[in-house]
Amino acid sequence: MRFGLCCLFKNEPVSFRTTTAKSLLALPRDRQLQKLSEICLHNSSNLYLALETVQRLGIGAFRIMSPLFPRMTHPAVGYRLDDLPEEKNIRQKMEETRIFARKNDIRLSFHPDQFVVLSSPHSQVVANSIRELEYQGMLADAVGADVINIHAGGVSGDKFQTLQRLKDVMPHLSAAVRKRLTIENDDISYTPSDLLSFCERFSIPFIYDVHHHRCNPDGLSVEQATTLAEDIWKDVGQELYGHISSPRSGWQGGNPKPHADYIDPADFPACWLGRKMTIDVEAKAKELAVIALMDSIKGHLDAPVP
DNA sequence: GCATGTCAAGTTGTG
DNA sequence: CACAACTTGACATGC
Repeated sequence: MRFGLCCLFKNEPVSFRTTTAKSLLALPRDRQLQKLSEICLHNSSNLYLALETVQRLGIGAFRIMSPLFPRMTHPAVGYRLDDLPEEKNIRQKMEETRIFARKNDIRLSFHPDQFVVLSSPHSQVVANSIRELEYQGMLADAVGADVINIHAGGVSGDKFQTLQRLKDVMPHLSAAVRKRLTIENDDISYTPSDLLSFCERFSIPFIYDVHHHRCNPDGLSVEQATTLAEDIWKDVGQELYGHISSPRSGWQGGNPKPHADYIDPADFPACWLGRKMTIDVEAKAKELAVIALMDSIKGHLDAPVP
């Protein structure tokens, strides 16, 4: 079992900076690029630091935040790495990150935000989504990430037709994106059973979010969904990937969708124990939650199997 | 200095 | 038709 941290740290001194299009637009182009250059160098240095830190903590995977290079694909202030004064140092940091991750077997992933909707019926939304994915594909190539994980999108009237549109867009993606693209079940629309046969048919690895499955169930058990997902990952020769979180205000009563600070060990699927897989921990206490979960699992594994 | 409002992007559901 | 929710913390601005 390999546990993953998502994007940020709670206590460790690793930080990422960002900026807004609005504040950039108040500057002349050269000062925009100067500012972006500083932020990108800061972020690529801190990405390397993030990997050193997860390695020290015994965490085996890291999700890289989408705005590592902020506003790179923005229509008004977008830029290329070659435009930045610190381009060489930035590229160097990315390369050091790639080498460190490979040497220490740290699995890296990306998870574009909700506005990346490849299946949208609106061509402009699809075009923007492709642009954002190509940006993340470039980053993934540079640092050696093997997963770019998206959701199937909205229903837009008909799930089958929407998935059909998603499939039809795939040939328009570069190989860098296509070979890393995965699809995850969500907590509103697409359940594992909506996606598993689609993913299997087109050899798209399926990321199984057990919390979303519990919020948006489909009749499959956690064990069934895990096994079906694992089959697809085996077909493509990669390690099964899952997500876990716990509801902030419990399963009774309120909305279970918001994430809690920590993972309740009772929410950890028994059928995941000891399985060869990557598990991203989506919890607000960040690395503290990953460490706490790993500790509680260790206790389970040391205990005799019932 | 500290508090508060703002931030590119989509989709769905509610009022 | 308009707007909040999803989710989210760092930045920018204003006091």
